[in-house]
Formats: sequence, C-alpha cells, structure tokens
Amino acid sequence: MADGTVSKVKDAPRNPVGREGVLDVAARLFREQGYGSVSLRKIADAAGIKAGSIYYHFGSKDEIVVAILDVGIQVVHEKMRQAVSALPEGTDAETILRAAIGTHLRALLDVSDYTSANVRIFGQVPQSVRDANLPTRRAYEAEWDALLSRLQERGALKPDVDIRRLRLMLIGALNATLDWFDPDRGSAEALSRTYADVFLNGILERQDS
Amino acid sequence: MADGTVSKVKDAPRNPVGREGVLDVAARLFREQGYGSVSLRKIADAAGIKAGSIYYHFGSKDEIVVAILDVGIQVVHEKMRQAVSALPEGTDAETILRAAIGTHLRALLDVSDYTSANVRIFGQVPQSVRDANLPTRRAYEAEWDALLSRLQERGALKPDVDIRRLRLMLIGALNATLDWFDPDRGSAEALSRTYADVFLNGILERQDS
DNA sequence: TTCCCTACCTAACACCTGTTAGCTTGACAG
DNA sequence: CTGTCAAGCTAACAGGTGTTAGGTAGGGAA
Repeated sequence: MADGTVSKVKDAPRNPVGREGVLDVAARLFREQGYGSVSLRKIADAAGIKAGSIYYHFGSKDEIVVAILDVGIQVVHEKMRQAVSALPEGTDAETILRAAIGTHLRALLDVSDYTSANVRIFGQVPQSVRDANLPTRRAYEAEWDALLSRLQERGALKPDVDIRRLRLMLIGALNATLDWFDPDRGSAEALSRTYADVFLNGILERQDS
Repeated sequence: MADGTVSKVKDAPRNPVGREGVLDVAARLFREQGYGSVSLRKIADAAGIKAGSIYYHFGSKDEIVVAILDVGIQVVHEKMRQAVSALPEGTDAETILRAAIGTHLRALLDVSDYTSANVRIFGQVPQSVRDANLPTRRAYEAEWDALLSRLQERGALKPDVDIRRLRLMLIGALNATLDWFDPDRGSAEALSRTYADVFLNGILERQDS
C-alpha cells in the first residue's frame, strides 16, 4: 500500500471534462433540443467549459455529431445482438422478436442519450454527417434483416412480406415513440409489450372462436 | 358577358408571387431540407423575391411555419374525413381502417408538401410554434380516436388496446415512412396496403389451419 | 393627370454561428 | 527547480440569421 512515490492514485485531481464529458453533454442536449438549436456554445456552457476549448477534443462540430451518431447505433446494436443470442437455441419466433423489439425500445427510451439523439437528429443533420454514419447504421440494419430472414425461412413469419420493408416499418414505428413517449403514462417495458402484440398479431379481433 | 368596362379579367397582369406563392415554396423547402437549414433568404430566392419582401406577407418566420403546419394537418384531416364518410354505412372495420390508413399515407407521400413538411419539421420547430399548431393537431387526433373507438365498441378491434396509444403507434408508424419512402421501390398505394396488412393481422404465420 | 394601393426592393441593424491563433494553468517526471 | 504536456481560456474573424425602415414601380380608379 505504502510506496516511495505518492503518484498514480488520483483522488480528485482536477476533474477535467474531457472528450467523453463533452460527448455526454452534447448527446443529452441533442436528444432534448434537436440538432439546429444546439450550438457549440450551448454544449460548452452545459459542460462547464468555453466554446473554443471544444476544439481541443474535436476538429469540428460535425465530428462531434458523427461520434454521437455512431455510438448511438453501436449501443443499441450491441444490446440487441446480446439479447437475442442469450436466448437458448430453439426459442420460438415470438419470444425472439419480443426480445429484439424490447431491447431496441429500451435502448431508445430508457438507456442511452446517444441512441435517442441519433434517432432524433439523424434527419436534421448535414448530408456529409449522415453519410459518415451510414456504415454503422447499415450494420445494425443487416443484423435485423438477418434475424427477420431467419424467422421467415423457418416459416414463422408470413412468407409474402418483404424483409427490408418489414424492418423499415418495424424500426420506424419503434423510433417514432421518441416523439410522444411519456414515462408517467407507462414504462418502456410495457410499451414494448404492446408493440409486440400489435406487430405480431395485429389489432383486428378474430372470429375463429 | 360583355360589359362597358374592360377591367376585372386579368390575363397575366404582373404575376406577383404573393402570400400563397411564398407558402408553397416554403413548404417544399421545409419538406426537402428540414427547418434548420431553410432561411428566409433561401425561401425568398426560391420564390424569386428578396428576403425583406417576405415581411409584407408575414410578420415573422414563425408565422410562416405556423401557417404551413396548420395547412398540413388540415389537408390530411379533410381528406381522411371525406374518405371514411364516403364509405357506405355498415362497411366492415377492415375496409374502413384501410381507407383511413391509405388516405393518411397518400397525403403524406404523394399529395401535399404541407403535410409532409408538418411531419418532417414539427419536432425541430420552437416550442411556441408547436403550441400554435396544437389545436389543429388535436382535432385530427380526435378524429382518429373517434374512428378507432367506434370500431372497438363495435367489437371489431381487440378490446384491451388503449385507443390513444394505438393511434400514436399507428400514425407514428405511418409518418416514419417519410424518412425512407422511395417511389421507385413501390407506390404509396402499395405501401399502404402492406401497412394495413401488418397492423390488422400481424406478421406471425398462424397455425390454425 | 393625380392619387392610392399592392407588391416588392435596398440597405442596414444587432445578434449568433462555427472556427482559429495564441496564451495560461496545473499536474506530473526527471 | 525545470520542462513537458494535457486541458482549457481569451479574443477575435467572417459569414449567416431574423428583422426593420424607408423607398419605388406600376396598375386601377377618379
């Protein structure tokens, strides 16, 4: 425990905000206010530093935004992959889909400012920023397409639905919740169950009793 | 037909852009580029006038945006109401819902720059502007809630789904298509059929054969 | 002709934006 | 004590923003 030099162990050295601190603050602001109304000075203020200092960590505003967009997708991608692969082999299609839907929705509504910021601002951001985020985005989309294709080939999904279109509908619908979700009216967990109910079985009462 | 004075009939007097011309151009730009990247100078340029001249027709930029948002909802509201009330009495729930869904989606994707602009920029606009648009929006939401409630009371919809939540899910899902819809990959008409299929009956293959 | 009114233009304003260059601070290593 | 280096500060820049005051062209009415 005791050694010659003091060093190494830092109690509260000066607590610099740092690159990650800036990113965290920026992600929260982008989620709350959208892209257009968040300036570098707002980010700096909220982080407790001055606007110019941001350029010590980032080369441009776009660089911040791209970083946030990428992390946002990586978070939800990783969580979704883990949730699905944690299920025992031979799990039925309904359970798998419920897990995937629930994970995506919780990442969006409960867990990550980065993921919600991504969904919120992707459509507001310059084309070059969108392009930079595309590869990451494509990877997540491919994960969903693979999952859905597997289930369809297994005969669990209706055979006539186009996978790409189904994925766009599904993720689009889930992402849209960000505009109106209110935790006081029910948890993300409960909402995800409702979504799964509707998407899996529809809303029509069936008369095959 | 013929009268003393020439007057009244104008062939092509000077063709002023006018208030409506500005609105039309602005709605298109907002739909294409979002709220943040459309300045008054861009609107003026596209309309063929100078920025200052816009203030002859509008008191502020917000006034333009509010006007566009309101018209956007009114258009789709009117069309949806007409489409549903044009159906003969006693039409089955599935047909009614397909009509409503199809009308909303076509207004969004085919018909109106105002409606698509509304969906695109509502989340990017200052709070005061959103508030100004709320009454119009509420009226359209009420129309949907009334429709869905009627069908649910009739026993056509599953009884355990909350109407408000169902409406948010449905319209949210439809509006999300604006982010990815590509007319080269299929018409809005066809897309609306797919949406109705999924929402009405779900995506799971049923084994009650 | 004279007047009016609509629809526009010109030129400027105060403010905010992203970005840059150069300086300061504080912790640690030798 | 000295030097180094990460982290942040100050002050300014060029350009874009919404907005305003005052001027102007041109058609219709009297």
